[in-house]
Amino acid sequence: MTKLEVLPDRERGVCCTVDLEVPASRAAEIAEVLKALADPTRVQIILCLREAKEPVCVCDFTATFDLSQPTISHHMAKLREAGLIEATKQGIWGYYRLAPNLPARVRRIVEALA
Amino acid sequence: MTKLEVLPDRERGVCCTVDLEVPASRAAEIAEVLKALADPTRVQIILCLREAKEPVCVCDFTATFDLSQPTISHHMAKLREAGLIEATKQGIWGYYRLAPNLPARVRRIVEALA
DNA sequence: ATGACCCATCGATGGGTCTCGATGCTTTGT
DNA sequence: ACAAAGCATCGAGACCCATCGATGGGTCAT
Repeated sequence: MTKLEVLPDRERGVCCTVDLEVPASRAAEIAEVLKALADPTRVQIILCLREAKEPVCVCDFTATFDLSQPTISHHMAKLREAGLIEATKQGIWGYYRLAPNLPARVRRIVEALA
Repeated sequence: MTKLEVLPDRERGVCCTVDLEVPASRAAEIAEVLKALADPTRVQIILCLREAKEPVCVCDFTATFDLSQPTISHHMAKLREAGLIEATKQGIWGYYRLAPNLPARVRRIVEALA
């Protein structure tokens, strides 16, 4: 006896109708943003930049968190590579600000954290 | 010459005033939720459950995604341990739904993904 | 030019994550 | 009682991540 003959209503995938709300490609994009944000230090950084009216110097983050300078630089790079923040340089200082033209979907995620 | 005498305005942490918007403990909580969501498959699952009016059977997710049954179970456990979804059993089937009483902050994050 | 500072990058390390096959438990129908 | 189905858990393998010390490039004051 095959499975279908004996248990027609117990075959895999017929319990409910699963409607995927977003295609896999977009889900991957969303997941990339979430991965960039899924760290306690980066959450604090992004929320700080969200409130800041002026770009914030990296040295202040290095002084604020109990982490080494390379680690802070690593977190900044993660957020930068995800397109969430932008860097500028003035003399020896590096400044970061929230990316001004974030896609609406990404901005909604950032706003939801506050 | 000490650093302060020569370069009073270049000491670490005096470029800007960094105001941390959330304490470390809350940032860690937010990061935990984001980690649970920071996977393409789990993004699709959570958005599917967000739209579903009825709990969705695990077997349908197993049939929908190109992943093994243990992997789907692993993703469900991740979302469950983060408090994002709840499980019920009816006979041999397992059903999941979005947790009904999500904290407002967590719910805002989920809504922001759609 | 030299020294001091800021910051990014590199290399290494310990811990976490995704995925799978194998296994075991529970429930159901015979 | 037995076989089959759904699902969780376990163990393993490959991969990714957070963190650090060390290093190097760039900028400024002397």
